[in-house]
Amino acid sequence: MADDQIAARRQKRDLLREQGQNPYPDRWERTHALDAARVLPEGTQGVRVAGRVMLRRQVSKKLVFLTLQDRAGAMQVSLRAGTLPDEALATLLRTLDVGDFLGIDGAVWVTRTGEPTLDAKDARILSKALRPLPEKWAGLQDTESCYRQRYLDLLTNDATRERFRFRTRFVRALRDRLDAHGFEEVETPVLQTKASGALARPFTSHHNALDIDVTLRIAPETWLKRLLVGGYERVYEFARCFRNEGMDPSHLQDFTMLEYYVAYWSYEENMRFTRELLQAVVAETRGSLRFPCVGHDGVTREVDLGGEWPVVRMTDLIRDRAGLDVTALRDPAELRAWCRAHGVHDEGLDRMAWPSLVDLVYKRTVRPELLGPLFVIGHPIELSPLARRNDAEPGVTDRFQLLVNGWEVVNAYSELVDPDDQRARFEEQAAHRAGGDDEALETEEDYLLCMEHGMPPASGWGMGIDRMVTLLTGQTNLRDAVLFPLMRPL
RNA sequence: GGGGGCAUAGCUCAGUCGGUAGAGCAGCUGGCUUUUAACCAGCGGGUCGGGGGUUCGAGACCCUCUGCCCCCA
Repeated sequence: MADDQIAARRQKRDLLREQGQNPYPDRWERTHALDAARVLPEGTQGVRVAGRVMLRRQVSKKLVFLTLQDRAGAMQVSLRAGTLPDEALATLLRTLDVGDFLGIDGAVWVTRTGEPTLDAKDARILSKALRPLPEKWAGLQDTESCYRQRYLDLLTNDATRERFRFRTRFVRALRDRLDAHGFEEVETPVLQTKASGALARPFTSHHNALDIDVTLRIAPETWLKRLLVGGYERVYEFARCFRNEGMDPSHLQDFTMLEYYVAYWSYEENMRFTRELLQAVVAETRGSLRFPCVGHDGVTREVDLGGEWPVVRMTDLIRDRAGLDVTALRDPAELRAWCRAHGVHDEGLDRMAWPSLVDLVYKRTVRPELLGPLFVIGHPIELSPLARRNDAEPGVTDRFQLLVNGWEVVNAYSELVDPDDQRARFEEQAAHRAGGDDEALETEEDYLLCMEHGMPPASGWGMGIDRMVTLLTGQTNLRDAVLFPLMRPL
């Protein structure tokens, strides 16, 4: 039983105490990380390292090799009679387990097999682990355990460690590049009285001190645009957002979106910047603009972010890929009939107006097939209540989405800054809401008030960080890009 | 909401036709001063996810519940 192993380790901990050693001392002074210690010249003295014992090879009572691991790397350590005082060696032999944190003070030598090794003159257990680690070769494999006990996944699976390091680098590179372009990073509220900025169902809670109901934000959009009114010209936020909707490999309820807004830009300038930004950041963090992605059909294809990215109208995509000219099928009933005939089903099909039907057809039949990178433009205005109306074609918005491997990773547009048009759009949304669509936007009087004071022409942008990281690390589930995904309690 | 798959020792996994529960790692005991997943000898460790059923007999077959993964809505 596990209890046997835990009991054995507790006994070893107690033995340490009996020997006058604290199994949980308060500090250990290090001179080197393990990767640095590993390349020191043979004979270097006074090298102090610390790490977790990952492997133990006990050759005899007089010689033990350990593999120590820290954040940066790993190194072999030797505990030898003759170097380590006899009493210290004896105590370690009786109390040290794989999984314990160990501090070493020693000298570098190279073994017969050429392995750089730190020979311990002093070795202290820095934290006694009471439970065994997962199997040393295979690591933690069970999907559920990897999510519930990510620390063990990180500890035993190099790929997991590297994936989350990539996420950190990716976020940092985005931040650095935006900063270099004169953007200012801000933070806006997560708790708000009305969910806004996207068509989505929010989480709700109650604010006790004010005794009001609040929602968790579904997007930071209207807050960041208020800042444009307040004089900011280039602003961004890494925003944790929450949408109380269905969970699947490409949708989490708690996710991270990067949004930015730039005054005086149109969506077309934004599109150019998007490509330059992502090409630079991906090249920097991943080394290559080409990477494999597993499609919705399970087939692996190579995505290439290099060069120009095609710009295609949504209606053209539907015409070319689904063989349906929606612009010639303006009657919702006819469009619904087409959907039924082509296996496109949805609970709300009968209530959907033309724009929603177009969106449904696009999402079901076209989008999963788009390898990308590809900019999709020409979204119906009814689906974009915060986006600027196209001057030449009032039925569509100045909007683009970036598609990669069938996933929408960026959504952007020229911002709607005309307060009267914005009010009309809110009213249209209110009608949808009255008709039972609880994803429709709520009218935000405060936002209208703000806009009436004058909002500059601008273009904004939102990117799913989790989605990009998932794609760039060859994963197929957003949970593999999130350290601690929400799990149902056991 | 519907369908499919998975759940066996702390971990990684076998378990054939329904007939006494298996291996490796980890643990314990012993050996070995140059190992690299160290090795050698021995020992201990199981409510086979929970519950119910069929059967002389269930890890396996049936029902149900729980958790996880995937597909569809």
